[in-house]
Amino acid sequence: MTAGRKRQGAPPEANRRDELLRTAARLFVEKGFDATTTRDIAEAVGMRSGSPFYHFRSKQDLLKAAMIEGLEAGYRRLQAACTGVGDPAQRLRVMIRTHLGNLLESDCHTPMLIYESRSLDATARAEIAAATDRYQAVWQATLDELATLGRLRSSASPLRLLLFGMLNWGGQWYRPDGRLSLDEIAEAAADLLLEGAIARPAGAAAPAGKRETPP
Amino acid sequence: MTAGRKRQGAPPEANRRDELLRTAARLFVEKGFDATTTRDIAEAVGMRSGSPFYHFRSKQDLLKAAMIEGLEAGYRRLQAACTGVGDPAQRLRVMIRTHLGNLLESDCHTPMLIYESRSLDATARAEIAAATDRYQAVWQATLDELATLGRLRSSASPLRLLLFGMLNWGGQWYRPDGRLSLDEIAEAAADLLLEGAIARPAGAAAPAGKRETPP
DNA sequence: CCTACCGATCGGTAGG
DNA sequence: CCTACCGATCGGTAGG
Repeated sequence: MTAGRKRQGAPPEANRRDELLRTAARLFVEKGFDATTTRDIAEAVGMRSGSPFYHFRSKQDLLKAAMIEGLEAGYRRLQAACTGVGDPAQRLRVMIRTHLGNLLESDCHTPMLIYESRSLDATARAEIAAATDRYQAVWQATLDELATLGRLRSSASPLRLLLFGMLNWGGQWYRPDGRLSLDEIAEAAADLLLEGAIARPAGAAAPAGKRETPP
Repeated sequence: MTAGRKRQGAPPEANRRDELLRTAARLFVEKGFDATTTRDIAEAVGMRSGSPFYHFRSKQDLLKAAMIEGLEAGYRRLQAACTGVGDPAQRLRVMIRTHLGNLLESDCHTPMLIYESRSLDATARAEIAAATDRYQAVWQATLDELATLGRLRSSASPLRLLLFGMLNWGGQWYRPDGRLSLDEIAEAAADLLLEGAIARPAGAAAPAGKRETPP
């Protein structure tokens, strides 16, 4: 080798492939899978219209790869953020903030792509489902831990699904230049789960019973 | 008139137009706007491929009309359900259940269509935004009322957005034949908001402080 | 990774 | 609302 510009073991095409993947993910999120043409993707990375098919067999294949690699990157970030956080409540807060980062901060916003799964065939959809199940399992474990410690009313799946709803819906309204920061959203969501949305001023009784008539 | 089959004031084409609208909404939700062809819609109502354009100027126009009429129907259902429910907490419960109905029970699942707004031009998007704002205002009013009565920690917009997230995400996972009924989901979401997700067994202190080290 | 290209499909229209 | 049709675009491929 004369000018040692490529590291050993890094195939020369890996960079372009990664670039395609990241660009495709971004465009799929922005415009949707069907509204994004393979020509859009090629142009965005400076290729000709036929060239993406040198790296990927089909447009569906591009979507599948983008989703899987994005989900795995998010999974690694989640694991890394959890490491060493012993208190499950504090860990849940960290996980919520990390998930919002995966959703809204990373350059490809992978969790928002899950919506496009319907464009894939059953086989590919099953692979996606396996990757998201692994991601969900980390959450369920921490929720279970909190429930065991008596710090959650229940760890049944409705709670986890409602939590993911709260967070993922952010993709519909969050703007980086908006009023709320990701830290603030994360705090609001964690507070809602861990402390409840009610103010319990001093020594209030159960808030359930209906009053006869308000004064 | 020999057989008085059409009521006065109901244009003969209204039924077909409505059928197109409902069918289009259903297909748009199922497959997405871009993946649904105008031929799909025509075939589903037993028309030829060019005929939908007799009722609607363009495919976008069909989407816009489906969204607006669906949102207004949902708005009417919401108002009707609220009427006469004086206690704001009970009213919120009713609203949550009604919204889940709009989302998952009605035959066109309009709230899920909002996701397809990006396929519309700016003018149409503004009309949709106006309709959803009206829908949201009803919620904000009840949340404000609860906050004023000291039964919510805050009625700031994060709470409303988190609430809609919880509910709307149901479109991603709810199945009519699944384990959870809409009543159960509605109850879980309302409990989370109105009572919090934490069990506060007897006289527990603030759950915030971090323990030194767990035993 | 490019050039050149194909078959299929799609939104939409004219004219009745 | 149908028939017949058009122009444009799109995913994908052959061959280098």
